[in-house]
Amino acid sequence: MSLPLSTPQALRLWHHVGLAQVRDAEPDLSTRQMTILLSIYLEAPPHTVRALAAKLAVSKPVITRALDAMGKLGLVTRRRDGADLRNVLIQRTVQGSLYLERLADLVSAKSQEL
Amino acid sequence: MSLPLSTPQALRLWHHVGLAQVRDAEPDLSTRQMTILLSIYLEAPPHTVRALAAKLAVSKPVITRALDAMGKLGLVTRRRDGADLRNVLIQRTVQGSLYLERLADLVSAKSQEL
DNA sequence: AAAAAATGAAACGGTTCCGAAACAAACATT
DNA sequence: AATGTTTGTTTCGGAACCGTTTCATTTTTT
Repeated sequence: MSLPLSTPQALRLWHHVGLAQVRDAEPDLSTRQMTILLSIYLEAPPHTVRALAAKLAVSKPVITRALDAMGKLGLVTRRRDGADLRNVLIQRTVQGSLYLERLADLVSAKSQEL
Repeated sequence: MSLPLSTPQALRLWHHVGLAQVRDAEPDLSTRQMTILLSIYLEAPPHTVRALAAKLAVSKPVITRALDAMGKLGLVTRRRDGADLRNVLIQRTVQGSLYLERLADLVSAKSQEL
């Protein structure tokens, strides 16, 4: 993808994807939750609460609660770190991969229609 | 924009934009609110509550409350329709235009870095 | 071994959002 | 004019989220 998107193209892309998400009534993740989920899936492990909080510039409880919510949806899992029992390692799930893959397909498809 | 985005490219784009939004601690619009805002700015007027509710496949109160919230932020305005006083016409504002322009710039900029 | 620091989670109060139902006002129909 | 429809808003109880503070556990430091 070498070409930059024009202003109306970028907005139209956002609009199309948003429309699809709203209409499908999926488990609508907040911007924060979605960003956390993407961090977990796009960047190399290990992922800890503290590191995520620092990267997003939010408090730790924000991460904890987002993980609670997404864990309930099966999008992530938590496991204690054997090396340092204070740490919690956040792990990916099959369901989470599928969720993001569907999002990516949506973006890809709509980007071609512009 | 002729090239389609690959799956990881699409996700990285979403991630970058989400990160910027979360970190800037802007008035964080929900997916619904953002989609409504984009509908108002991208499609031809007039915009009514009923039409927006139908387009997004949500109930009318959802639209009303989103307009309340975004009106408080100065992103949209409401005016009664002179021809049919039952209707409420949703109108754009300078502030709303600037808000979306900034979003579009964000998307455009990040799309070039991929 | 004792004190300090770090990590993640829980508690608390306040705000916002939701879906469904009830509502007021304006128009249409008869 | 009276009834029924349409439009947008408000209300209600319940759920989710937020920021801050406090807590329990584990590790590090002294």
